Amino acid sequence: MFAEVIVDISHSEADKIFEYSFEDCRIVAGSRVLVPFGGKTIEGIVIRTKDYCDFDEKKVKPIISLLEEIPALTKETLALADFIVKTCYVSRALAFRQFLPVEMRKGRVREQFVKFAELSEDVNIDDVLSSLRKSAVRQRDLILFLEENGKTPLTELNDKFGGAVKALSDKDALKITSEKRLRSPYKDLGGSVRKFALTEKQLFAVNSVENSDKLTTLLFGVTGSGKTEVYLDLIDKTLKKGKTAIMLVPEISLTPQMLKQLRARFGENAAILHSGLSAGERYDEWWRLRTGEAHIAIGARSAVFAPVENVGLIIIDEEHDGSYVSESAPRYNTADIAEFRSRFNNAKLVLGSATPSIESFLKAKNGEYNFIELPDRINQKPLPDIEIADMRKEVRRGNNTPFSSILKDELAKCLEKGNQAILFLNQRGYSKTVVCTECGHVQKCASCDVSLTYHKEDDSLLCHYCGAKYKMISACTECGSPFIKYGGFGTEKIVADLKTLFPSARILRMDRDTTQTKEGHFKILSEFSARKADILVGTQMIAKGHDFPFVTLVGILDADMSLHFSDFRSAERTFQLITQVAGRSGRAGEAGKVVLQTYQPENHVLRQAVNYDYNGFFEREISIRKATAFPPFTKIVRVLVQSENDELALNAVKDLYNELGDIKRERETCFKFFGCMKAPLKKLQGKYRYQILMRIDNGNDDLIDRIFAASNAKNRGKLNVYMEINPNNLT
DNA sequence: AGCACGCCGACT
DNA sequence: GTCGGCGTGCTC
Repeated sequence: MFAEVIVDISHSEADKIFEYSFEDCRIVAGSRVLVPFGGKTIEGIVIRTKDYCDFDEKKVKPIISLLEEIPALTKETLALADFIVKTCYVSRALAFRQFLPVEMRKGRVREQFVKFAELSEDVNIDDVLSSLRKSAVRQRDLILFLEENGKTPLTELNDKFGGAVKALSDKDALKITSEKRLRSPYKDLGGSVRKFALTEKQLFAVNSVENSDKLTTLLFGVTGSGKTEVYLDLIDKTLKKGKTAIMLVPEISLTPQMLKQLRARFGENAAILHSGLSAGERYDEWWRLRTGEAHIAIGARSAVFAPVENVGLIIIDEEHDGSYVSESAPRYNTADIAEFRSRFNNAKLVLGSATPSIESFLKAKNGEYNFIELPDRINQKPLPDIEIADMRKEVRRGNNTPFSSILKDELAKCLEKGNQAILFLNQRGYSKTVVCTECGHVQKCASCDVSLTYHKEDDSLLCHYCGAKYKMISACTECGSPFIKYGGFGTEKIVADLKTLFPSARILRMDRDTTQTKEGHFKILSEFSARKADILVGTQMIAKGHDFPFVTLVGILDADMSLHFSDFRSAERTFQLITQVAGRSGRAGEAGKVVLQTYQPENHVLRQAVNYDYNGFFEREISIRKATAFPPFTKIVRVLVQSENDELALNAVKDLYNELGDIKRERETCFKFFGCMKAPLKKLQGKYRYQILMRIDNGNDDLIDRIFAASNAKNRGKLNVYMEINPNNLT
């Protein structure tokens, strides 16, 4: 027999089918195998078996071995890999890697076994007992212990009875067995079953998803409208049909609380998959899903590839969230993968959000998606009142602190009542820039065209783009002046200022710097939940889904910042972020309050966010997108050319621009924009960067295929060329 | 991705 | 004369 194998080498040169021969009948499509390849042994995936050979049979080598008896990949994932290759423009090897836990490759993790001992049935225990010397007290105790307790882990026995275990074992009185031990994450989550009866609206939502003739449903529900209960009920119904479910949340830090609810209701049937687990945990959870021992997969983005068969339901919670788009190759969109799996399995796909993405809402409006609205909060509490603080007025009044007077007053009131507050600022570190007051020189990263951020905690200057760390300067590196000024503020400075403003307040900070350790998020969040702090200061990561019943005040310190990004999604992001952060206020007890600080209080996006006017926002935004020919009406294609050699990159991008120009001239009218320029970040990690930007009407994927081919052909040696579609940020 | 093969500059 | 630089090409 012969096998078509994709070797685990992600390089366009090796991105083709290689053929091997084999005898082992356990090898089937989807099996992982070890094969000889160019003098080395590497891993590969069998995508097809056949009884003939398309290659020169004399040159075909045999498969060395089968890695797992159960094929790691299913028919579905084999098809999905093709889909990823086509839509994400990556090698097959890279597509396949998405389906496997990283540590399964090159065999870094295996199953873990634990040894147990019990009394052997082959020997008469009484004989053994009587043959023992009087002094052998511990052996006697051990026998009595095993008679009473039965099978016990060997390690436990060794601790209790020491050498007696070996002594008895030598007499063949013990039966030692080895059992697979599952490393299960979040063992101590606790949680109890609290199953509420669904409200009429929730029940309607569940039925609508189930009975709709459309596979995809957009569930549009404000924060606190009880979407989770709808999800749980849908999962329940899916399991009862004997099918599996995938539940996706936007961030790793949100998985424990969702897992807690799933475990409470479905027990060990839920398995969790995300990069924060230990290698062993992830491996075991993956296999529990693969073998069908667990039927619910929960996790962040990558869990959309969960190895479950017979999928009946996929849920993407907070579907608008940016984390659902992969930032490294393959740059897949989770919803696209989910849609593929939904179509493949005829499974329901539910997209839930309080602020749906423009794309999804448009599809719902056009009737492509089933649409359900949950407009009311479950506890009937009104959404928190959002007050705008005009920071221009504050500056005119001479207030140069990061806090408006309204926010200061509200903070004081909040603390006095013993409530909790959250302050949001999307900038970590102490100050965004370090500037010389004499010559105006800004400290920059040596390998990126970016200003450095001062981190007071370790007195260093950090590049937030490449991670480089420099010692803090005592004098300007340009003119030697010792007068250095900090520009802009980050979370570290907010905490410092709060400490002087409210000396007795207990403050927690949550950003990438304070959540480095394993389960770092979890620790800070549970501390804050347990009211061990009064104020939580943090970046993006505190905005998402966390439920803090005692928070009555939320401060958004720089509401405009995200508006200034040169990105077609910046308005959308700002609206989503404000709504999201505001939702953290007033979840249970008294009504919440939100203070939104801005330098442009008249901005329409902010005004619509303040009024929770999603529909108004959508109508305005979609008409802008249409008028300016931006997605979802076009596709943005960006080709990035990078090299450590500036001239090489520049010449390459010019050549490519000319080549692509020929393609463009063939179908001139499809191109709404076509330009070549320096990338906004013209140097990053030591590489000079240029880009070609295009906006192309929908339905011209053949053009995009050709643009990719032309770009990819230049991608070799010291040149790095890659194409992105609708990039998340234009750095 | 690796590793071999192959053609031009500074060394014992 | 050679050692070794990394450009190009192949791996079933």
